[in-house]
Amino acid sequence: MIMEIITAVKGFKDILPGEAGKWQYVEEQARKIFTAFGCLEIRIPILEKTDLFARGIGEATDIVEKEMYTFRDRGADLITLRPEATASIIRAYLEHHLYAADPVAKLYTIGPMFRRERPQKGRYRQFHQLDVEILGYEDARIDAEVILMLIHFLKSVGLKSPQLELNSLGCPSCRPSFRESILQFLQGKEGDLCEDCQRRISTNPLRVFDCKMEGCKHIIAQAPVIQDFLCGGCRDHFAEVLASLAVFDIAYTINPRMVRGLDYYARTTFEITTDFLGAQNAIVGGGRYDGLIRDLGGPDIPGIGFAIGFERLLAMMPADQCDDFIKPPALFIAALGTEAQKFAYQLCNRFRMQGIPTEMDYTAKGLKSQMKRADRLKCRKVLIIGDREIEAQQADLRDMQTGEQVKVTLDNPEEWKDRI
RNA sequence: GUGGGUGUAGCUCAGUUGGUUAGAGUGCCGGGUUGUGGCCCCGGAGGUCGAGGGUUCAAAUCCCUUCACUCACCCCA
Repeated sequence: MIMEIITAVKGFKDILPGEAGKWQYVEEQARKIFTAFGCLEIRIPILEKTDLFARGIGEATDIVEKEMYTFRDRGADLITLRPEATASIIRAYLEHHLYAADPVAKLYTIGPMFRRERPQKGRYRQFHQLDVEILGYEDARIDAEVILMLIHFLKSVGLKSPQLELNSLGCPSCRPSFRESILQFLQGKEGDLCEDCQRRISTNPLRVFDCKMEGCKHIIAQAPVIQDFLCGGCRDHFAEVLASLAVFDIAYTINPRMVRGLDYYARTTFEITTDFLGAQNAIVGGGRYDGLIRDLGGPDIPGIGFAIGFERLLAMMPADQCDDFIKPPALFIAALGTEAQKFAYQLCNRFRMQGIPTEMDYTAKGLKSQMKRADRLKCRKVLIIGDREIEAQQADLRDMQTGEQVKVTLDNPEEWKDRI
């Protein structure tokens, strides 16, 4: 009987050793930079109660409506594989009363998210995000600071020209009047809108701005823009964000038609896109969510954050940034014969315990094939031991780049281990 | 959820109007070098041609069904 190999679930990808080094590099870079900006790591569960996302992200969003992995936990609560990190971070912040000791919390997390969409380039059902959330500051300088950190990070991993788009979505005191005027504007034009947008009029009219259908884009081009409806507070706030960005010469374009797919955003929102990546061109999305913590049952504390699409970021990193993440072993021990193998086995593991990455071959093959393996592993040096060498307590240490060989003593490896 | 494209060796791909034993490059194993990698030369292993059905004397090739992958719509990071 032929056994069929079990494959991974659709949209779920393996990160193979060849690419894992790249992941580690980007993660390290992120930790370094986020830490310098005062962020602390938080690790949160992958499963949450479904209500958290329904309340946090918004019932009418696509994510909640049709993309979540939701199931019943053995007949108990409805639980969901997290589709994003913000709601979970705020849940943890509230659950552990982090705001009691200090309302300000600057947090980051790195991990997998899950959305059941049709996979394509730059879009997987399990994907990873680098997520930063700054809670407790309303100051517009924080908005700019977050963006500064983000762009600094993106450039540090080799991203050539991140394009920053900005908008302000207003707040609960000014958005209703904007919403009203949009509804008025769309009145009578329903017939010219696509099916989805007709539905959006009743669910979330702002999302019509996001539509990519030519007909809808044409109509929306003449629609009123949020900027004209911002209240004094929001207008000042946005102006100060721009002024603070100017301090660091951060280039941006204001996109008054940019709205976001999650309901909780207010005031500053931003997106970073690139044209390298096909249709899925957004690598970062973020913004301010001043009402969210309260909506989730907490005190009225403001917040701002962003999420970077890890896979998309990696896909855009220049090739020369992606090489050489695999560190080859420093030493290969080629051992011929029983005695030499015995000796090699000991020495190999002794070196490893001293932190020297060392490899050997256990199949008793000829020297030629062991050399070949050493070469394939890209080892810098090879120690060649046979019965002759055991007898003489001296072996050849070969430099694989220059081909030079020197005699080293076997009874005292400490003498030459620094030369590996 | 809706469209398009592609499935042949581990990988990248050829394969003519249907025709005999399905190929190349690369990788892997071995040899040329009795104990020295890379370059070169020689040899070897490796394929139910995605799966199922149909047409035919004959199917990788034509038809149908199905599955997988992929790109795009949509949505978003």
